Amino acid sequence: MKFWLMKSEPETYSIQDLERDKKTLWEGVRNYQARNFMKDMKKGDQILFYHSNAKDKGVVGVGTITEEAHPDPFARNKKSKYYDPRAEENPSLWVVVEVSWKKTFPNVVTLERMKKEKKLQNMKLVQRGNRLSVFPVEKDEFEHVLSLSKV
DNA sequence: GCCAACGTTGGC
DNA sequence: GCCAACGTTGGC
Repeated sequence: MKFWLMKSEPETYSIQDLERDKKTLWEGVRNYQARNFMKDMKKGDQILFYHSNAKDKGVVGVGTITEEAHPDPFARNKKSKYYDPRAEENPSLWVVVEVSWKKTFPNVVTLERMKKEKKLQNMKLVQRGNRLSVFPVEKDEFEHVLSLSKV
């Protein structure tokens, strides 16, 4: 089992939305590096759900991968803002995974807090200027964030 | 709202 | 294939 972090702006789609929906297709990723990570995801992998561009930015809960990568239908929908004409020829140019809700933390594990944690210094998240919306985290980093959510 | 970081695009 | 211009992300 692998561990990942996925970012979402809460105004677009929040952990509360996921808790209500129970599962969602993670569409609209248009960055090759993030896409490649999504293609590596397997059923049962765990994700840290991160709220970016928010007042309380940080990890807000946990999700589980319940469907592996398949073509992003929005990439071939001309009316979608995620439309990409290149996907007509190459449907798996952009992909989605299905993420199911597992847990919403009672308290946000804030970015500020994580930056102070020695154990998280190698995490991509705390590195300056990281704009990647999907990336792997180590098992011990994942577990450390979980432990921070309990205090 | 600003702006640094950085990925992408397109002219050459 | 280089690189300047541009657009987007996301912290502050």
